[in-house]
Amino acid sequence: MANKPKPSRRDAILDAVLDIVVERGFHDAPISLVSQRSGASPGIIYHYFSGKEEIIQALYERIRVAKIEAIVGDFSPEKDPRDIFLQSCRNVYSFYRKHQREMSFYEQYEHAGFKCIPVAQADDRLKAYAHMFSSKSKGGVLREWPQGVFQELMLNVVSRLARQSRKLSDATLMEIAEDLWKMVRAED
Amino acid sequence: MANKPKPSRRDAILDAVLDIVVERGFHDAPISLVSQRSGASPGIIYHYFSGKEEIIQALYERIRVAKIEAIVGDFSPEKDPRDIFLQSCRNVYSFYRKHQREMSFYEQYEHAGFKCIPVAQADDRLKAYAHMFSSKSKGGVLREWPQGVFQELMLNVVSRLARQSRKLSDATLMEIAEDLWKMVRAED
Amino acid sequence: MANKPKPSRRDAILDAVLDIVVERGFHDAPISLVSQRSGASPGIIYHYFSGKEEIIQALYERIRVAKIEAIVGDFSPEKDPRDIFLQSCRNVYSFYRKHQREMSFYEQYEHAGFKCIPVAQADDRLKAYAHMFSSKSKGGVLREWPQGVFQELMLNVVSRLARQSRKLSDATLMEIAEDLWKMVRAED
Amino acid sequence: MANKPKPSRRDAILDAVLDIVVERGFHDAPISLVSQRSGASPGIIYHYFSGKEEIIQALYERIRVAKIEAIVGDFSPEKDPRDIFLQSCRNVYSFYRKHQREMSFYEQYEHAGFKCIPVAQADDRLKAYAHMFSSKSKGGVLREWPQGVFQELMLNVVSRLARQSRKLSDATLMEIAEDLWKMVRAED
DNA sequence: GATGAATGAGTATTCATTCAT
DNA sequence: GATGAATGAATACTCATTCAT
Repeated sequence: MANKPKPSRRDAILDAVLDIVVERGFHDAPISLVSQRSGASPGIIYHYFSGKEEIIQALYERIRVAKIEAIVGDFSPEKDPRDIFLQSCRNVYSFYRKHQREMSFYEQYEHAGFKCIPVAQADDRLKAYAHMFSSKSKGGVLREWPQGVFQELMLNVVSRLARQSRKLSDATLMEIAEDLWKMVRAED
Repeated sequence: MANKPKPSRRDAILDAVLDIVVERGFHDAPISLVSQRSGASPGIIYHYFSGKEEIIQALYERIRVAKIEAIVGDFSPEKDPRDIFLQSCRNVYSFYRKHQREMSFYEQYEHAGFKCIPVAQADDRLKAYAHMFSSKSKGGVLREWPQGVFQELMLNVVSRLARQSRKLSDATLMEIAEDLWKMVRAED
Repeated sequence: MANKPKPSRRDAILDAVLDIVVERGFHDAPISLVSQRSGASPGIIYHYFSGKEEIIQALYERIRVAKIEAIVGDFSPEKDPRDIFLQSCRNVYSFYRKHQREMSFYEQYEHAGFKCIPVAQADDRLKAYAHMFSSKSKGGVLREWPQGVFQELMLNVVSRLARQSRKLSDATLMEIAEDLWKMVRAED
Repeated sequence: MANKPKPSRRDAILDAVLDIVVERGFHDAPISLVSQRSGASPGIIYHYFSGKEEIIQALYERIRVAKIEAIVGDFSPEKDPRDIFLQSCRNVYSFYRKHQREMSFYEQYEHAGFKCIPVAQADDRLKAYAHMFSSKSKGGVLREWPQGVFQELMLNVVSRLARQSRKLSDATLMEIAEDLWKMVRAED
């Protein structure tokens, strides 16, 4: 069932890239250094990947998938939207805290003008999730604001709070989450 | 009265860097291209700046100063905090909309692992502003949350909304701003 | 037994540098020319050496070792000092004659304000040699003059004679060497 | 009679070059640095000199003239050759000691493969001096060795002794000079 | 005479990528 | 699969020299 024969080699390369980009930025992340840090020769790196850009892409994908899984992994359309949102906040906050290097890479990638070849397999659960958290007129449970507004007022706020050095207690996080919820949900 | 005798050359260089970094990212922003686009020879670029890093720094500073001015430019400690906040939201939103390239650079810079040598002249108005928008126990007007939380719940939310391609109407913006205000202000 | 697996590449680079520096001086010895003349690409040059300075150093060392070997290679503390000296004169003269390019480089290096990182492994035979040719009060066979004086009056004179375009006959050389010997040896 | 209108400017430039070359070598002696150190603008440097090479040449000449003057300044064909030689040794030794920077430049120049455009005005006294210190068969007072040999055995030895950090007492210097004299003079 | 901004060809060095082994 | 020497175009940066002021 697993289609990754040797997870070590390929992943070691991606891990090295992750470390280097986080430490030094996309500029100043030479393949030679990736080779050194990963213990893989330049030749073998080009056996696994077609070029530098593909390595970056692959790492981005690896993180993106993990991130989505963390958010919508326990999503079920039957649950109460409020409970789902509060749990998502916890999930996001916790995921960012545990994967700070990954998220640093992720955000750098999204800001660095990369040609974001959208590998795009739209996950079904993700669609259902997005549908629930859309405005009432579009079938969701939220008030009449443009979709983009919700992203910023909901999980993006949480993910940015997670980037700060100070860790928030779960109590404070839930307080904030509840207030955000009151702000975005549709009045009945 | 102006202390910059020849704004053209130096600024032309910074303008070119801005365009290039926004278009292509820090990686892939060669000096040779800066030279072409700005019409300045490589030699003269190094006459004005000691190296690539200093150019980046200088541009970052130029933007940072303009941004702060846009936010706190009309700040006065006598005004009502709520009015100031609402106006700040307008200011920030409008500034980001008008300077999307600058802000794209700015955010890329802050994510790209640059050593952000903080040129640090803490502006007095900025201090007064920050003091007003701190928690009640610290002399401000906000509820008892860590300082960092306010940043994310107030102006950062607005600046991120401004980055989206869809432009919000002033009415929607003010609606959001009012709700944010209710959320963060100290209950009496 | 040999510890240099591929002498060709690295040595070809050093050979090219030698030629160029002798022809044109340290100033005006660009790497691009070294690349052309040696047939090594710029990239591979920096694979073998960390920079231009290291190339210069390496060449200096290569010559220094050969030079010392030529002088003290047949030294033995049991022989008569006078015979050793005369033979050294022959050795030095002959070595300089055969390696004029190397010696031209060597002297240029020592005059050009290089930071002469002394790779310093003091050869044992060299020490014994220096000890024999020191003043009697220091255990040697020479008269009471400062050590530096002997260097100039003995082998350095010979090496400088070797640099002249006119070649001296062995007879003349020995005549000079004998006179120098009379001059520096301790009277009994 | 003096043909140097403003000695300061031109000489300041030469002085700066001297310092820089001695400190850093011919390689690494940029005109921009000469400009800074001398207080002369790049433009004016090129008013006084046609190019970098001419500056180097001019400095070389300045030193060469001073050096010759120091050696043969008190030369008179009537004096006893031995006395002249001994005095020359003193002159050379003292001149080198007092002008170490100049001599460092001078020797670097002669080793650096410069195209030594020989400005060549053969000084008359110099000719007379050279004639006296040639082999008997050529009209001089020295033994039958090639001319070049005398250079190395006489003043060059002294100038090299002068370069050493340890200063020789006049007594030791004269001891050496007397021995050198015995070695090179023609037996009667 | 004097300045110093400006040039642009040239320099050292890097780095994604290839390929013989 | 695996290596790492090799490539060479591209990069950041320099510097002798010029010229408008």
